Amino acid sequence: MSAIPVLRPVSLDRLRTACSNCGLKELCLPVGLTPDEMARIDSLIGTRRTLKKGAHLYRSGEPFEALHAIRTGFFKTTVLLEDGRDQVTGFQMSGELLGLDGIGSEKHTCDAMALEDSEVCVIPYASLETLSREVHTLQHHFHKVLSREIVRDHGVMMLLGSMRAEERLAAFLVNLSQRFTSRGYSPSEFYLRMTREEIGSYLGLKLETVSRVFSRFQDEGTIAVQQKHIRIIDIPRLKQLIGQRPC
Amino acid sequence: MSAIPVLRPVSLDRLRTACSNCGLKELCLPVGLTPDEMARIDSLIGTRRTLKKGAHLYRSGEPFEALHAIRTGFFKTTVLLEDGRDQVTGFQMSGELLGLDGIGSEKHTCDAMALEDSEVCVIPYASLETLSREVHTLQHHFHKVLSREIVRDHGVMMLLGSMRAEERLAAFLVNLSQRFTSRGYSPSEFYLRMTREEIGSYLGLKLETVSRVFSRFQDEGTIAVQQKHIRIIDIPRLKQLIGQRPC
DNA sequence: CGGGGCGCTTGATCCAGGTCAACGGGTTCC
DNA sequence: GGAACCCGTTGACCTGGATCAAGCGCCCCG
Repeated sequence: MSAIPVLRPVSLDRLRTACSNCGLKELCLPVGLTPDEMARIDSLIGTRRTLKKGAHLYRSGEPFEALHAIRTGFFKTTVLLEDGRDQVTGFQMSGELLGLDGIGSEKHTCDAMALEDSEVCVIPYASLETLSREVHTLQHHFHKVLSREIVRDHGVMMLLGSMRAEERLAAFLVNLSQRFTSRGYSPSEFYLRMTREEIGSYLGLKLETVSRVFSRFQDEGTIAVQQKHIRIIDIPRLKQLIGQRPC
Repeated sequence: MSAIPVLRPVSLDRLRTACSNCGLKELCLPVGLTPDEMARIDSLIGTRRTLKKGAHLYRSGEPFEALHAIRTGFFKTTVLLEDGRDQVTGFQMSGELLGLDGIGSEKHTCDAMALEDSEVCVIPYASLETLSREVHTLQHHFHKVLSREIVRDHGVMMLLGSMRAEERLAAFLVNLSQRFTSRGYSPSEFYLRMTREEIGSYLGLKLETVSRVFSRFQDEGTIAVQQKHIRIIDIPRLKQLIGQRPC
């Protein structure tokens, strides 16, 4: 890396929003970039946006212009049918990208709502395409992010199409646990940011069923639930439930 | 477009596999390219591959090296759980791309099987990344293809998570009808390439339920079924069924 | 600090779709 | 061309999760 650094005036705001200073860079879009490449992608982030709990980041039908990387907070995305029925398609946490669904039609195709006070980085999509033509690593990683979203969706399809209620909830908890772990939080103890109804919508179950299965898990000593506070006591048991050998 | 054409020796085989000669170019990856750009992407297609009905194009776990564009034929993709349960994640027809799920992990994450004798174009993935850095239109379109796959998956999640059996089958038939139409076939009359069991797996239903709902549709005069031959009599009725709650 | 409402739990009952079983027609492969 | 098998249909019955209903507790807001 023998590039000669070019000194340019840098605003404080630019520094504040820079990917190179971000604690999530190993989780987010800049994964695997050299310091040199990192400097170039710093220019990607236009602005930051903060959202109060319950606020929409975007809604279905709005023009798509930018992706959003979650810096802090927690989101849900939902699609809806004309008759009012809706379905949660995912829960997103820090370091994850929102808005990939909008690229295809240049319009958002789902709603994204903050489930707690949150902050996101705005990544203008046109800039991302331009920069990813120049920085191969970025291009490659962006494709991977898109592809992994497809694989994740296949997992949800599997879950919705061929698992029973207990298995779905077990898979859901194990998934949350793993994602919290990779963010440095406890694998076994966390607060759910979403309601039973939202969990049910995501898993194709009614809220009563979610509640009942949680209670059953608790009776069996697999987890301890108190409202939104979850403590997983027996992770291997949960993994075993979803047909995975407990590692 | 004032590029000076460069004459190069072109093998017959190259000509045969060229995108620019392909009847599907308006449906497949080269959508919207100028003749100039089209000439460049002709080099993308490495080879063609033919598959007998029942043959696997790839299997889960195999290293991912190339995408596959379907030239003729019909495929299904399935994911499977350790315990043997599997789930059909999609049915693909001519002009559609197979293998997008493999980019993220550099391994295939599902099985792709030909449901009739088929032919695919092999698109080495490394070449596609390289070329899409040079041809913006290709890059942009490829991103759209990835994004649309995500949106399609959201649709399936909606279907699996909040629709009843009749609605799922109606949505399935309408979707097939539209895709056949855009390929120049009849919107109302076609052969199903998949079994009742495969349809059921895709829709999260058992094969008996699929059969029963088809029979019910037939009794109501909405469709005419005879084994794999389907004739849709009342498309508006099917569309009306989608997104309507009985109560 | 007290009231109201939302979110959660739990019980009773119902029903869509699953399961089991029998059969018949079509396709495929010797 | 015939046998075996897969595939599809249909009936009878069962059940997991939905629906309906009631009550409770936590949290927010005034």
